Amino acid sequence: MMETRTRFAPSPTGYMHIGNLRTALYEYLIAKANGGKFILRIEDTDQKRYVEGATDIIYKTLKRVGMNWDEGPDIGGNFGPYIQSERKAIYAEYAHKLVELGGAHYCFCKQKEENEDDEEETQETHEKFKDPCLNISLDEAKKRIAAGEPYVIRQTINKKGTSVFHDVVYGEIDIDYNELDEGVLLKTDGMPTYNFANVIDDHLMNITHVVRGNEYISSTPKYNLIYETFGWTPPIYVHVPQVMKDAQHKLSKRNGDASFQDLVAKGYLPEAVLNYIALLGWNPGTEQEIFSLSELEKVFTCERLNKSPAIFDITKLTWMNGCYIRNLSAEEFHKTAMNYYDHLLGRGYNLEALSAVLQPRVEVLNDITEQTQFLAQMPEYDIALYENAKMKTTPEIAKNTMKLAYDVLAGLSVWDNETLFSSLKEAAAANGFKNGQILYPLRVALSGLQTTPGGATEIAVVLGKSETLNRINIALAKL
RNA sequence: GGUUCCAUCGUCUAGUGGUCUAGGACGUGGCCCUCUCAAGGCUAAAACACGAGUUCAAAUCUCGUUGGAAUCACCA
Repeated sequence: MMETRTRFAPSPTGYMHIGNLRTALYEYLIAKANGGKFILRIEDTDQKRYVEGATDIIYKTLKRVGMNWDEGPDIGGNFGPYIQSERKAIYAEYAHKLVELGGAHYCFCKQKEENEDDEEETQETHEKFKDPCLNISLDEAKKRIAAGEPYVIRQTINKKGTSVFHDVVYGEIDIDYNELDEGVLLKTDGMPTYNFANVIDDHLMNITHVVRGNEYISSTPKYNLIYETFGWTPPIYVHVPQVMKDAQHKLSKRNGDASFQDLVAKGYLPEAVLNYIALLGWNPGTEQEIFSLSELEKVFTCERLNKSPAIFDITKLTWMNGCYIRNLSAEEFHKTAMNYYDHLLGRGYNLEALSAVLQPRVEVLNDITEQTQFLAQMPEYDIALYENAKMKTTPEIAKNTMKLAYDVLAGLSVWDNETLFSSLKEAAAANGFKNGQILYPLRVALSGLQTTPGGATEIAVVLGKSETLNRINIALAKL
């Protein structure tokens, strides 16, 4: 049986779009699930859109999520080169060959101008382009080319009837040949368009499965026509639905929608992003939702790909990201967070101080100390802080429990977390209070904050006995 | 506008003629737990776009309607 070969063929235009990444993922999974090869090919035939450094972003992103390619521009392979601009001669050769075979023709028409007038445009686009150059004989065309006249090679669509092709996710698709337009295959500058380079490369690189957005469905018959003229076998098509921002708009950088880089910069783990997008348009058929890349390799099948577009929901990604973060060990979390702050954000944090913050709880105290000492200089405790419906705490209760806390703490001679906590807990129980009713107000009294990195008693330990009692007094005065 | 495609809770989805008073997850509300936040547990509300068929039986098949998307570039 033929080896499965898939390819991810992004154009280096600057960022890694989420939809693109998902396509890459599916390509990768198809290859790996079948013990095949995943190929990276850079489609840089449009020099106008080329963005410096974009290729690097592609490399880095793929590596970061663990999708390693078996052949590509940087590592080579038997079917190179893997950058389309370096294959210019190959396309030219095949384009002229296609003309000889009757699948294309030379065209000397002027490039259609950008139409600024929208209303006029709607009128025009309804009319199909009829190429007058179709009437030029091959000999005459060759003479004009030899004379130095600029030209383009256009696909010739002279087939009648209906094209039928099979798509793994959409099934049979019928499109009338009349609907196809005679698009440019080789541009004036000698570069191929996607429509051509794609076919040539996929064939020459022995690609077995082509995964791409479903916006290509309507032009697939054109590609098949080229395969047919050359006598080649078309690949298996896997058209996937779009990733949407909302019901009307697809996700795009233009609208300011997040790219992979943006998400990572916001603190999303690459693993979580990958996991989330895998489930956008695909599901395993079980109730499992958390998947590592290698787990996906084992369970992925094209048959479970969906037909309808999926809306990218950052809320669910956020939840999933939380799952991943919680699964990190203390060391991993620490390392990840350090990397995030230092390398990613480049904020110049004091790594030692930050390190302390990120260590397990007890070691958090250094930082709390700084925080509370700063706050101590302006303890404008708001009485509203003592209200918290969830813990059933009110200013009245707080007043009582703070008195209680003062008495209990004043009587202690040992000042460590365990002692403080158990003493207060006992006192609360003995007086009919819930733990939270004494500890929550205590936190507020000591820190001036509703939420703190450590518990109330941990703060008290840091503050020391006299400062703790002092602050309880201040709080009591306000209550 | 032509053509192609799509249509289950707000969102991602399960569901391939009976097991569907439609299941799960995120989010949302309530309760519980809790030394705050978070996490966790329980619970609630929430969907088959509409209309005709076919069938003993339809979320599932057919047709139509409506709604949405894509495409119609010397962009990919």
